[in-house]
Amino acid sequence: MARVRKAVTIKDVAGDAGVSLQTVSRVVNGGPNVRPQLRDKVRASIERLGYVPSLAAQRMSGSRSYIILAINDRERTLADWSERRGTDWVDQMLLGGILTCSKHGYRMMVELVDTHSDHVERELGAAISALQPDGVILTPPHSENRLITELLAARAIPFARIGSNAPGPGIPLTMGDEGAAHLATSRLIELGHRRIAMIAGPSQYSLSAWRIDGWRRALGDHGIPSEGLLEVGDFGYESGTRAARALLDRNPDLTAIIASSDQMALAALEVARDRGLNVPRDLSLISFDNTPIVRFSQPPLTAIDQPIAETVSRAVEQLIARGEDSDSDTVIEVAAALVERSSTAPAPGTA
Amino acid sequence: MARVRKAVTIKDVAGDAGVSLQTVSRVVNGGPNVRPQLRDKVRASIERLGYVPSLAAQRMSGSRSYIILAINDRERTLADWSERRGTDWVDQMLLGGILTCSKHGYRMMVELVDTHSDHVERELGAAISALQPDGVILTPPHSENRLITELLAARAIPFARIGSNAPGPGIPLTMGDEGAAHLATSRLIELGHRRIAMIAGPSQYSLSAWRIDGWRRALGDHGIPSEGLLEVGDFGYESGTRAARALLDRNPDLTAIIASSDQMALAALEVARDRGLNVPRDLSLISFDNTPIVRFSQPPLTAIDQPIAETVSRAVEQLIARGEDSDSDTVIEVAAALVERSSTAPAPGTA
DNA sequence: TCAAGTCTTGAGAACGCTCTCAAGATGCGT
DNA sequence: ACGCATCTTGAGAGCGTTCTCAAGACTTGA
Repeated sequence: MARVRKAVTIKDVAGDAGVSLQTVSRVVNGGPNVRPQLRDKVRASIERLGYVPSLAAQRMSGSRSYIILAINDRERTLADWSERRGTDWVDQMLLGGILTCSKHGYRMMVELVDTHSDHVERELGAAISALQPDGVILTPPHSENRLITELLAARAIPFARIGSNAPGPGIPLTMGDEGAAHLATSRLIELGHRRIAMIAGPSQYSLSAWRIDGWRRALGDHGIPSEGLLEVGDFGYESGTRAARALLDRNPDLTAIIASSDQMALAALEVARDRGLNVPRDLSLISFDNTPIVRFSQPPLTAIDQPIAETVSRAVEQLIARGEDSDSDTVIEVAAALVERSSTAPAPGTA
Repeated sequence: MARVRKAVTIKDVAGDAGVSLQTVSRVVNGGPNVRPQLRDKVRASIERLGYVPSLAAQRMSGSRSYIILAINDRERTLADWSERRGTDWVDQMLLGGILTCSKHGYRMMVELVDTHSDHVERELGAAISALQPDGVILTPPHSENRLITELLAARAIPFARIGSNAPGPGIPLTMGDEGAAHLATSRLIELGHRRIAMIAGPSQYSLSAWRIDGWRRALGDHGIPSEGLLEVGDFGYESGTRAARALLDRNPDLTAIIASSDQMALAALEVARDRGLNVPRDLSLISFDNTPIVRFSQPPLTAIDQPIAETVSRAVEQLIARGEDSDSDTVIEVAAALVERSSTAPAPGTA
């Protein structure tokens, strides 16, 4: 049995290049004061030996851990997952994060944490103690969880709050929910719709309110009333079914619905089908999220594309660039886009 | 500005409990020789101070890093992702892995690596050097990549090969592809189908061959020929379109198709629709993967559920349990299940 | 009761790296 | 040429753990 090849350490490189550890370290970290000639020599040794610094050792001695921790809601993630509803949010987050992290020599880890458990502090605290990440990315609904933000602030760990524009510690980022809802609503108005309902998300998500705001503002722009056109769901399919039914029952003249999640939109599609309503001829539908499932429904859904990956990527960059003093008051906003497919059409009776 | 709270270390606990570092370490790691009385005292201190060992320090001194690294194909993942096709595989893997890892005090990290780049060794080698994971999980098509398995073996890092039953180093796990294909085909035969086509995956994936084997075996069981009923795709939508067209052109009497991916099945569904074929009345369809998209197509697709999360979970457990000598010849097989939805029906003309 | 274990505990080194600080080399102004 | 500042290099400590090994306490058997 071949002897286990020991890992190459900075010492090996130093020996090979005939310099001290410190010099190698400087070269690796792009330190300023090294003669070009020596630098090249060390680089050659690094290359030849295939040396890569140990993350653990770097963390031990240096101040950085090169780890960014992304926090997701455990309950929702696991529910989505075990019911095979898809966990697009995790995907987008992970991939957007991984790519940007690796661009800067960092790594991303994902942690699932319960929001409304009193174990928040325990779970998150443990993860932080174990990993000592250089930054943490909070996603809704954790982004505005007081317990969490205070814990992070107390430990002086830079963090980003995605989907939060509230003042407070951390870097706030949003995905333009108000603007996106306004955009979607405006587009429907442009298509001649006047009775446009909204199936909103649960109120513990700030973005739910923002979307309602955007929808109301667009209606207001054209002097269209919004009374009786709002229902609240929980992002899930069943809640979408209930909401769509209530909306349709209450408003026989409804010609368009904007749903705050793909699941709820697909539920509305099903409800419409049950009632003999053709989408988009009789009823137009726009959903939020633009996860893969809406591309293959019949018809494919027009959707607001939530730029999750892009937003996480921005968050990672901010975290890495700012380091220490990462608090910010200016909200970073990554704009969402409207992807038009076949669930939207001119309002019935329109030219 | 509040002074930064320094992290709690083993030293703090030792001081608090009035014992040596070593004793705390023993308690933390469940070491055997500690008086119950002392153990409880130390535990109380740990609890009170909220001590959690630093992963980095543990890695530094101990032999374990408590990190499991999961490798995915970068090219395919990024393509799926940027085109918003969904990256269900990553999801399943990540979540299945995270859950099982955390159950054992481990952490999972995901790394994207190109298969057919000559940089494989460089990329993977760098990740391994930096992270020094206790185990690596390989997914198709990396599972049988010689360069990778040899690299891992040379560095004496335990690894699992998902979707590989070939002999060699590492722990082989499969998801019962042969059996699943056999199951799906048998079910169609049971429904009266006799002309059952297969759209297979690309040949560099072993599972493609296994699925073909299962399909052939089921047909053989009933003396049904398979000539002209096989097409090869690349798992993508377009290739599914091409394959379905070719199959239908060549076999006007075709009544069922098994596709090796959801995307290809949805493409076949579209082709059928174009040709005025009703699914499932005129044509039955079964897909592999069972990602969320097939639940919302019209009709929802009957699909083979690939137990990715479960398989990764098993892999993690094996890796953790076996540690050092992780090579194995017995293939671990996690069975796939057939989820019947509405794309399958008795063959036309059947009672 | 004593020798020979076995248990329990702790001291000190080691892991691979970066930090701080000091020493030597080099450059500049006069 | 000389003194001083700056650039370049290296030595040594320290990060938080676990490992090895030795010492003391406690059992056990004859």
